Amino acid sequence: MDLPGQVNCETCRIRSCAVEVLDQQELDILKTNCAGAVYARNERIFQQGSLTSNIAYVKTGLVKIHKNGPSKDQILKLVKPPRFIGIPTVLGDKINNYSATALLPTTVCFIVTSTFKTLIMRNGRFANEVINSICQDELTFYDRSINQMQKQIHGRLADALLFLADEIFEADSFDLPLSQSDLGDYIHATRESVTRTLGRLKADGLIQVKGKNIKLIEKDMLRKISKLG
Amino acid sequence: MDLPGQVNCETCRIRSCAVEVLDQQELDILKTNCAGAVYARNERIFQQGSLTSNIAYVKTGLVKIHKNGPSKDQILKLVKPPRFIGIPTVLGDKINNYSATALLPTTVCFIVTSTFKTLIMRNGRFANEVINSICQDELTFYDRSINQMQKQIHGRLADALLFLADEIFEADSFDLPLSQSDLGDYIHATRESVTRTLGRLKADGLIQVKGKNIKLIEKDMLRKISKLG
DNA sequence: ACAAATTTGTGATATAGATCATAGTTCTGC
DNA sequence: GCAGAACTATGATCTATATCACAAATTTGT
Repeated sequence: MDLPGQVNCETCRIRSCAVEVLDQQELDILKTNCAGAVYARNERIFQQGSLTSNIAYVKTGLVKIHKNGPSKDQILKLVKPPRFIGIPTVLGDKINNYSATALLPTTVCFIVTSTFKTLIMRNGRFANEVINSICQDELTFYDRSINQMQKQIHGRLADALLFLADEIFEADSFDLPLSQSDLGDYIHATRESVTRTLGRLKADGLIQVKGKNIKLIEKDMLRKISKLG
Repeated sequence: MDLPGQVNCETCRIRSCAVEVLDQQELDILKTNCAGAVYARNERIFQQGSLTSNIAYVKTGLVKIHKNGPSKDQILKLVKPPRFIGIPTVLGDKINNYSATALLPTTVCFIVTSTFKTLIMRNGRFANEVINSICQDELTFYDRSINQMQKQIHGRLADALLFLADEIFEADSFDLPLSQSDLGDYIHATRESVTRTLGRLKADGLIQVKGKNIKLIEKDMLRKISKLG
């Protein structure tokens, strides 16, 4: 973890919708209670179970949110910047309920929780934007959750590939930022099943695989697979 | 749906933490933009896909939140009052993303969305309480989601029974408020598997079943099953 | 540049739980 | 109080995907 340390929220070009509505005085409060950090691929940003007094704002890169389950670690979601993560720690206990790990080189700003709370209390529009953002996450997670439960592995993998292409990379060809084992934790499948299913999609000509690089060839067909489960 | 209509938030004895922090003027705003309703068992409170301009506050009873998936309806969560439901509709589209149905006779207050937003904007403590509540839900749902994915059916059913006993009814003997088919939608299993698994728990003497009534006999054993999946 | 570690590929086998089929039971409205 | 609907019970079979076991390929540290 590299520390650029002091940041300037006034001139920051990757500000969240929420921060956009702050006034000069509030920006000053934020600026003096905010520190930047840079993470390399596979570096842990925060760890489930550890104490924290910060909320993280992912500015660039890609982050996985993951959590220990009864039998293994599971990737709850992939977070594309810009996005706050760890807001639930505004709650009483201040213990991280899940872990966050960089999947690509990632820049993060940490905001002191009490400052975040102060801004919510002071500025209703800020609070409103924060609520919107959390609610958006909630709905997305409900959808993902139902898809994970009801689709079988082909559909889940197609979902993941389409998500990476459309939402994360905005390109039909990209380098997989996760190992196949991670991908398994994300779509709830074993590593072997991921390998096999990827192989199947490749054999059927729906995707091209060259090392880490994946190219979606037949997106319509992938969408159909995603729909039918 | 029966309509007691006009309610009085000032004297309401089932107020949320959030409403507790409102001042007199704000309570007046709330009161004039709030209507009560009573629902019978299995009555729909709101329907996925329908337009809405209200947020619901469940005062008494029990509610299931459910949503259409690719292959079937799924119960996302059971909501024990007092609790807001449908806050995500504060977002732009104003279309319900999921359905809510009463499982027991249930009383609900509807708050006009714009009023809710006004209160968030005006009163930082209100906003803060709302955020706390949403975050709490989020964390609970993450846990449930991981448990659903990683445990097998005995563990999931044990979870559900312990949840009903400990969280909902606060008693080891209770009448199941869901059919076995619903219970299947809740723990992601078929109705047949629920029947069989309940039968197994009964045969093993961990629970007693008399019609709709369930009595947990060996809670420690159930907890062990829940843990081991 | 090389050894060690991690990641990927693939077959053989096992299994939890779905699906299908058929009945018995308990509600519910008229 | 009866008929039709909804719910519960249980057996037989099927299947998607996990597990296990190994091998090959790729990445990483020194």
